[in-house]
Parts: sequence; C-alpha cells; structure tokens
Amino acid sequence: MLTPGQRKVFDFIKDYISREGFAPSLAEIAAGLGTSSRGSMHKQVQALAAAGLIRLLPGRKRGIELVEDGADGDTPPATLPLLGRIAAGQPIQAIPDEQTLNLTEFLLGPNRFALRVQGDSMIEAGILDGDTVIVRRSDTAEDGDIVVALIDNEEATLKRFHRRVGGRIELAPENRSLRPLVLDARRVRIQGVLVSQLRTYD
Amino acid sequence: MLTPGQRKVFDFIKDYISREGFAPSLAEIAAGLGTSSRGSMHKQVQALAAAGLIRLLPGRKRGIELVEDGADGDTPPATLPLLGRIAAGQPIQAIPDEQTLNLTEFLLGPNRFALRVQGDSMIEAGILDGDTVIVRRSDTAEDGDIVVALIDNEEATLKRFHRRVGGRIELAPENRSLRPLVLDARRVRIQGVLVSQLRTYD
DNA sequence: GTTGAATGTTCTCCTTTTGTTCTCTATCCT
DNA sequence: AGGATAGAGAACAAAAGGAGAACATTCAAC
Repeated sequence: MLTPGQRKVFDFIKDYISREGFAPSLAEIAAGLGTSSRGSMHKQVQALAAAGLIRLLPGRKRGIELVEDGADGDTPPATLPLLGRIAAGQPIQAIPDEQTLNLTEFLLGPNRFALRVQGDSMIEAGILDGDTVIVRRSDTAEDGDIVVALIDNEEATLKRFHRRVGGRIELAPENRSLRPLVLDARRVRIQGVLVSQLRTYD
Repeated sequence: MLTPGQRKVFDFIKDYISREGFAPSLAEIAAGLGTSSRGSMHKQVQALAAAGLIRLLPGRKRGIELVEDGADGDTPPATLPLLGRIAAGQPIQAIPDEQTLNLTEFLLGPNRFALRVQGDSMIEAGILDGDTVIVRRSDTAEDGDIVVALIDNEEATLKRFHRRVGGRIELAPENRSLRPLVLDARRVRIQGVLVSQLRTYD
C-alpha cells in the first residue's frame, strides 16, 4: 500500500505525463505538491520504483517512466465501491447494506439492448444527446413509461407513453419546444421500455 | 463472524481507500466512526487482520492493505447488443463497427467509485435526484469538469469546476435556481472527476 | 569540445504524524 | 455476576517526510 505522499507523487506524475508528454523533474513534483524539497521527492520516487509503479533511469533528467501494467495494479472489478450518497452541503453519507454497485445486475437483464440517443427530445427527463439507453424488449408498456416506439413501421422514436381515450396513444417528448404526438394505436408499435440510461464524460 | 464494530471499521477502510488511494490512519478511522480512540481502533484492526480481511504492516503508518478477494479471474464480459442510434422521426440506424456495448470498459476502470446523487443541483446537466455517478479519484480537475469536491473538509458536493482569477475556484451547480459558489482554492479539495452517470427506471 | 544551467543524488537535521501499549470505564447480553 | 465489546485518554517510539546544503551528472547551447 502506498503512503499518502507516494500516492500524491504518483498521481502527480501520471497527470504531468499525460498533460506534458514527458516526465516532471523532482523540483516540479515538489512544487506540484506544495513543498520545495527535491531530496524528499527523490525518496518518494525511489519508493514508487521499489513498488513497481514506475521505472527510473538513474541519473537521467526527468528519468521517470510509467510502468504499463493493467492499471494501478488492480484488476478492474465487475463491481464498483458505492461510497454513499452525495448531497450538496453535506458530508457523504454511507448507505447501509449497499456498499458495492454491481453493474451487471444493475444494468443487465434478459431481453435488453442498448441504443445511442440522438437529439434533445427527452432532455427534460435527463436524457441528453449522445446518451446511451438500455431498453427491455416488450410490446406493451405502462402509462408513463418511456418507450421505444415504431410509428407506421417506419420511424423509431423515444418518447413517454400515455394512453388516451378512444384507443389513441400519446407519445410525448420531454422538451417544451416539441409537441406530443397523438396517434391511433394501430399506427404505433411498442418495441421496448426504457430501463436505464447512461452517459460517459470522457 | 465480524462484530458490528469490526464491520464498520472494515467498511470504512474500504471506502477510504477507494476514495483517497491510500489507507486511513487509526485516528481517521476513529473519527469516521464518530469516536476518538486510536487504541480502540487498533484493537479492531488487529481483529480484522486475524480474520484475514486485511493485512497489516506492523509499525508502518497507514499500514493497512486489503486482502484481495479470491475468485477474481477475469471480469465477465458484461455486454449488451447495441442496436444503433435512435433519433426522433427516423428508423434506428445501425452504428458501424459498434454492435455491442461493453459495459465493463464503458464504465469500469481503475480508481473509480460510485456515488448516489441526492438533490437537483445538477439537473440541467442531465443528472437527476437518485442517479448514480461514477467518479475517477483525482485531486485535480480541468476547467469545466464536473467534480466531487470537499469544502472545508466537511461538505461534499457535486458541481461543475471552474478556475477563477486570484486562485479562486467556482463550483457551479447546473440549476438556474441555485447560485455558484466561489471559494478560495484552499477551502476546496477535489476528490474526483465525474466520468459517467447512470440511472435506472425500475 | 566547453560551458553553464538544470537536475539527480546523498546527507543531516527536525517536525509532525501515527502505530502501539496500557489502564480505566461503560455497555450489552446471557 | 461474568464475559465480550468497545471507548477515552495518556505515554512512548518509530515512521514519514520536509528543509536545505553540497556535490555529481546531464544536456543543450555555444
């Protein structure tokens, strides 16, 4: 296990290299951590090399290389630690009985598929252009579900589903600047119900 | 089996390590559990080591290592079929060279942890109350990143990060009815950068 | 080449943090 | 009552790591 100092040095080196394309000098590492001792950084860097996280080219200026190994040494798990609940203005509160997030059971399931969303029609439901949605195959839906529907066997659309009187169906976007569609049920074929949504920021 | 105290200590240690990247000191564990006795924590930690859940490096500061759970093997693929792109008013278009969505590489990675979001402060960024976010541990951020920040070592918050003149930092909610915070950089500690967001509708 | 600034290396000295050990108490449960 | 569990707090020693100096090398400019 790394000490706090080693951890900070290692993180700094990784950031620096990805930002600048070459390794930092000891003085730069020190400055990056708010100290001024090159000697101290030398010790830290030696410790990191001993831990196998970096490789040193002794004597060379900026002679630090990252050891390319899976990651930090840990294999990425199928689960992520779920630290708790974050609410503005409060410390992170642990969630009892729920310490890990199992992505598999969280997102996977029978008859599911994914779609990439294009457009802003569901923006007020928090589904943005470029998001990925996971859909459970189903030809029926509950009132209020968000569904993937095929209109006239032609156009596909992601909308909120409502039954209307007279066997009509409303497909409502979540975007004030767009109009809901109200259609005869025969023209609408439900293809699936939205079960989850995800987005990456990389 | 673990005693309640041991359980809490163990959970705290796991969360701390995934959040900070290094092990907590006994005093920090105590504070995390709302007590103040390092001596008592020392006993708990010894018991956890005896139970084989952690490994201790005697005498070392923060000398706690998590024992890797066996059964690691490889992460199961965890993929979903990616049918294509859905845009209102068009048929679903296949995305060339991208027929499956690999959730593992999409969401998992080293140094990541999850948090459940409470509140509407990021609603205009499409992050709603109850969503789960995945955060990459980092103590630095780029301008415009969404970060988990600790203010005065006390309050945690999820906000958009901007550097301001004079070494000040702006933490901006994505909600027109809330005000951005502008704080001295010394009061703000970045804990991680948002890498993804997910939501389920079950 | 020569040269000089940049940079790695080694040491010594110190401060602060932190593990360790002990003693005393306070609960809780059977 | 008696044991298991755990908190408070004090005292001590070791570890981590910063400061700063002195020296050795590297490396790019000349």
